[in-house]
Amino acid sequence: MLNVRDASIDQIEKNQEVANVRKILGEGTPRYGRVLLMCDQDHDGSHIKGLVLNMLDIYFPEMVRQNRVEMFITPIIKASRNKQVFSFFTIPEYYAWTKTTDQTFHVKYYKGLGTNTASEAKDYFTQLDKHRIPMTWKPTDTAMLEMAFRKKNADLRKQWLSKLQQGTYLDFSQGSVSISDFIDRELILFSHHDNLRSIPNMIDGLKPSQRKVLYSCFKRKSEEIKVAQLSGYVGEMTSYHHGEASLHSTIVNMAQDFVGSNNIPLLYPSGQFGTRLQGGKDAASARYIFTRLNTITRFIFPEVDDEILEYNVEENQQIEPKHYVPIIPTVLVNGCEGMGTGWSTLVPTFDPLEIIDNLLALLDKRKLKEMNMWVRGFHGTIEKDGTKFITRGNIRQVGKNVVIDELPVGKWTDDYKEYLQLLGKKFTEHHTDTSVKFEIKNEELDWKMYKLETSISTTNMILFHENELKRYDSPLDIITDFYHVRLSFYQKRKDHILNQLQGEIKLLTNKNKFLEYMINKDNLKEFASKKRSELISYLKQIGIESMDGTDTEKGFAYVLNLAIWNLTSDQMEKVRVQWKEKSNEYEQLVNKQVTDLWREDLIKLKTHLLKLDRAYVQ
DNA sequence: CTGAAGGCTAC
DNA sequence: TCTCGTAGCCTTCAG
Repeated sequence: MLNVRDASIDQIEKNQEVANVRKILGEGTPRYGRVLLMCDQDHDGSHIKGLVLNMLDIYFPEMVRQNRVEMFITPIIKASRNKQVFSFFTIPEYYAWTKTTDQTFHVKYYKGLGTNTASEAKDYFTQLDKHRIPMTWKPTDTAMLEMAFRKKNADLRKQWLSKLQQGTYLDFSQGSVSISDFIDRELILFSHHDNLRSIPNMIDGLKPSQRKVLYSCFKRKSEEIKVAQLSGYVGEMTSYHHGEASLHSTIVNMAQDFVGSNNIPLLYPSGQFGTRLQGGKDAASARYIFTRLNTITRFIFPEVDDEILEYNVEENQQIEPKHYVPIIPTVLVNGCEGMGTGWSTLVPTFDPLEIIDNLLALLDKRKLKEMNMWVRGFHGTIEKDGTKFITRGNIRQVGKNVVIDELPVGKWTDDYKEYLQLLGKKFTEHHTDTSVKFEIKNEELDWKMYKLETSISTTNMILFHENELKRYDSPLDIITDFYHVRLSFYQKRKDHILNQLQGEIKLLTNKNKFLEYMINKDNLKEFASKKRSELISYLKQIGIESMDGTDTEKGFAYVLNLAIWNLTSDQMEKVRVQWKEKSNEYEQLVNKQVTDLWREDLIKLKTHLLKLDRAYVQ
């Protein structure tokens, strides 16, 4: 649905959807008493509802003002048990209800209108009053609609969103809702969600859909997989509720490696993932192309950290983490772009080696070095100019001709060719899918005319940090915020591993104690004379500890389940060796600074990066 | 000064 | 199956 509030007359006239609705309702004197808006009962549905309301407010204001626009609500959840069915129109109401019953129900989510069967739909229409919610108008609502839908009001929308309270939802129980409540309690949830999905987290630089893809790839490990298949897997593993096509392009985007896309693609592009000829729009369909994790990805997102991340839960299933904690701020490596509501974001790309050096500087308490924008494989120049980076292509005179063999960052070969044709130039082309070369015949070098400059502003670097949107003025501010989070996460990792080692050492100590005790002929005889029911107190008596602190067989299983062949000298030696190894490991780690743990990871990553060819060769 | 376009996850 | 329309924000650039 077009937002008609600020759209050009031309765009409105061309828009078939608006044209049809206006025609159906009958311009001037509407020929229907009411308009009912029946949308999917989800955030995107609320957005569409808002856009239609917005259009009615412009073209049929009397319908809006006479409260003749209504919502047709449908259940979002049905809980059933035998013949009993409870329908819920909002999720909070469903949760409240679950607390009032201890019986188990079969629960079904109605993700779109299409989930409803024909007979369910008929049922809604035969009980219209249960599903009709008139939207009531008052004079101040005009300002609300303008706040929500006028292009120039992004700053008002920022303020509006900042006041969103947790747990907000639109209550239908009064039988009608005011337009202002619709905006403040329903549309706002879409807008908030729009930001959540469009603007990345500062720590891992990922949007939720990208994080779901990465999580699924970590989970799968192994071989290449068809992109279309991977997206099915992502849907299953992370309960991704949106369209497949959207997820396909997210995956393709994460694997693209042409100049001006990712500096470090997290996924490997096997097949045609798009080129700089068309800025990636030339990617093949998801069913023809394959991908897998790139080797470098686990250097940046170490597997040992997986266990200590905080994970999201949906429908009782553990899904992807709230955010990853990579060892470098990946948002600076690959940059990001996104548009939400009230907010958008743009972070340029930087050199991972410079990022690593700056993190090492922080670890050594040295001063940070300013970072220039950096694009892997780019042959032009990049220069900082106040709050922006200027990127320039390459142009030079060769005899009577002008040769262009690099375009500025973000300009694509095919587009530039069109521009040269528009100028009426005679030229020959010598590109590959990774390099650019135009040769313009009988020309004088004219820098301005060839438009080989783009500028990338750094005034809109917005990222989520600790559940709030935050504006960053410099990549160094991002590095600094990141540093504190990652440092305390190394402490968390250290504590976690020490804790695990302690458990393993305790187990080996007790195993060893038990074996040494049993190797004595009399002790073994005494043990064999016991009844099963006496074993646990006997074990405690000879100083063997329970592993889970309880006096159950489970707590002592680690000795009770020892097979007889463990009572041999070589097996006992094995336990001693293991104990020694684990104890050494513990000693080493306990004496290590967390800063050194981080340094080691950074050096490993740096070594791996230096092994790769930096000048764009696959 | 205004309007259009590009980028990206969603419909 | 593929193409094309829409939102949303910010910046740049053309007219």
